[in-house]
Amino acid sequence: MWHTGVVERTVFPEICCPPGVEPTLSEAEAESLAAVLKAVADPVRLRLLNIVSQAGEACACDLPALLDRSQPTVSHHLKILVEAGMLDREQRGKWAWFRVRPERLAALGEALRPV
Amino acid sequence: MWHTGVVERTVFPEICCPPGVEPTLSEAEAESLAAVLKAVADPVRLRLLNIVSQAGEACACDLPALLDRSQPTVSHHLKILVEAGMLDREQRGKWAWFRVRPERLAALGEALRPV
DNA sequence: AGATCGAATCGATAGACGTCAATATGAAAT
DNA sequence: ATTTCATATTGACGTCTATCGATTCGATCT
Repeated sequence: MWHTGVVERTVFPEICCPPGVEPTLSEAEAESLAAVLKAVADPVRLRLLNIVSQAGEACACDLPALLDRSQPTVSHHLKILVEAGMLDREQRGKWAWFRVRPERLAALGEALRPV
Repeated sequence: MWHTGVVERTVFPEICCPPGVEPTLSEAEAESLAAVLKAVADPVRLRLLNIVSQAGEACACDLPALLDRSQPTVSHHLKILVEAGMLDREQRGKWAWFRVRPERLAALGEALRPV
C-alpha cells in the first residue's frame, strides 16, 4: 500500500488566514492623525472652516449669527480648530480674526491617501 | 471756517466687519461630511483601514490580535466602517472578509479640498 | 438533528463631547 | 480709573462613544 501515514483531509483544510501583512501605520501615528481628524469631524467646525476659507479671513463677531450657535459655543469650536493647527488667530483691537492654514488642510487630505 | 457739519471721528471708525461672504457648504452637506469623517477619526479604525488596505483583504478573525482589542470591539468598529462605506464585507464560509473602497477614501480627501 | 466555531448583538460602564447661561478676562475709549 | 464691549473660561447637563463580558446568530461539518 503506497502513501501510508499521510493525513486525509475531508474536503478542504479550511485555511484561515493567508495574509500576514505588517501595518504601515503605527499606533502613535494613528492616534495623532485621529486627533486632527476629530477636530475637523464636526458639522459646525466644517462650516466654520468653509466660511473662513471663503472669506479669506473672518471676525469672530460674525460667526455666532452665521452658525446659529451661542458665542461660547463658537469660541469653543474656534479653540479646537486653532489647537489642531487648522486656523490661525490674530487679535486686532478688541476683535479676533481667523484665517485657515491651507497647507494643514492639504496635509490632512494627503495623510488619508496612504492609510 | 470751511467744512462745517462734517462729523469728526476721533481716530478710526472701528468698523466691523467687512466680508459678508456666503458659505459654499450647506448645513446638510456639513452634517453628512462630518459623519463620514467621524467614522474615520478613530485610531483603531484608522489602523483597521491601514491593515486591510495593505493586505488587500483581511479576515476578521485576525484583527482582534493585530489591534489588541476584543472581538466585540473589533466587530463594532468594522460595522461603523462598513456603514460609512469605507469597507466592503464578504462572507466566505464561516469567515468574514473585508476590503477597503479606495474611491471612497479618495473622495474623502477630495471633499476636504474645497471646504 | 446536533455539535462546533466565527462573528454579531446585547447590556453595562466609564469617559468624552456639544451646548449654553453665567462669569471672567482683556483691550480700547472716555 | 472707569466704562464698554468682544472674546474666553467655567460649570453644568444631556448625549454620544469605546470598551468588554455574556449571549445569540449563522454557517459548516459530523
